[in-house]
Amino acid sequence: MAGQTSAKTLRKTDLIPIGEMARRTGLSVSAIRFYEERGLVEPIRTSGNQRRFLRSDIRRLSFILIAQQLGLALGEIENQLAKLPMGRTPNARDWNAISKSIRAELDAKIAQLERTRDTLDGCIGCGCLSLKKCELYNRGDHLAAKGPGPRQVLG
Amino acid sequence: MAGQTSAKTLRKTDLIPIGEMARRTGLSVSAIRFYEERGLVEPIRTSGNQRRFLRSDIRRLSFILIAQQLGLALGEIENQLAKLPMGRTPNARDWNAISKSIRAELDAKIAQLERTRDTLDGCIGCGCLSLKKCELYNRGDHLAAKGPGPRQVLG
DNA sequence: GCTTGACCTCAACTTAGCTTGAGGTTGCAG
DNA sequence: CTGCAACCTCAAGCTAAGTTGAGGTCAAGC
Repeated sequence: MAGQTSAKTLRKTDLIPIGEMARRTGLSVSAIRFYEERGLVEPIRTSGNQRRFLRSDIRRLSFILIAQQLGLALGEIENQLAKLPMGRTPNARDWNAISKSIRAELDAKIAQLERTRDTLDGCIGCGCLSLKKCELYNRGDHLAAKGPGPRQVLG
Repeated sequence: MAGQTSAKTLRKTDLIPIGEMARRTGLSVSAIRFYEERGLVEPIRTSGNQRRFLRSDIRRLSFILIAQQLGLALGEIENQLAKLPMGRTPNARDWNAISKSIRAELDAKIAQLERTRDTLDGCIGCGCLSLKKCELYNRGDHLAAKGPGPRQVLG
């Protein structure tokens, strides 16, 4: 059992330096270091203090990139990744759960933008171009009595 | 003609100090000063160097607030406002033109999010949960040959 | 004519998400 | 065993969109 090339043994090709990680994920080296600082990955170190990443970290980092493209903030991504085990390639169940939660956020953002667009449309189309009754446009005047409450103009 | 209270004469009630502007627009005093720095409004000054805004500036500032709620960056708003004359209340034609351009930006953002959502849906629903062929998820590996080009994972 | 709240400037700080640079070390190929 | 690309840390800088604070001035009511 000891010293055998078991499934768990680390081979040298499984320890990936940061430059190769950058190439394989499309992230910059500095971004990867930054993510480590944020606790999103935890590479091991060589005796000379250089980072070595596991193959599963490619997935973690790719996930970060994808989730950002999906519009999630790093903080949210941090929460999602917290559900995944370090050093293990996340499985279908993990991904499925996360996807659902991302999908919900996307839906919410789309709905918000659509509401906004409808408000704008109402304003353009409703005759308010007189600039006398346009809700959107005249809100400033109506605010006069309400004190300086910050930004709750729309929705 | 001289000294008469003509339509162009400034009355004292037409010169609004910054605090009242804040109250009437819902912006903070510091934000209004900041917008002046950015060139979005150009208040006149009293002999004692205090700002005095014109009534038309209420519209300009309200517009900023609204456009931000609509998701425009200050830079974009700056561009829109550059089309409006300083010191004149923007008219229906102005507003109409700007609204259309905002509407287009909203549409684009919504479309982008919808594309993103569809990609995600495709990924969840298409059997890619095997994690072997999921385009979204495995992109990192495929990137291996392409050099460290920054963030163009999704569309 | 004084008090006091509103106003002024300027500099520094904030959050997010990194990048850039200086100055120094590692590790692998030849 | 040497050369040099790739790596390291730490500090500072960047953009956006302001906020906060210090220290000082203005203006309007009593």
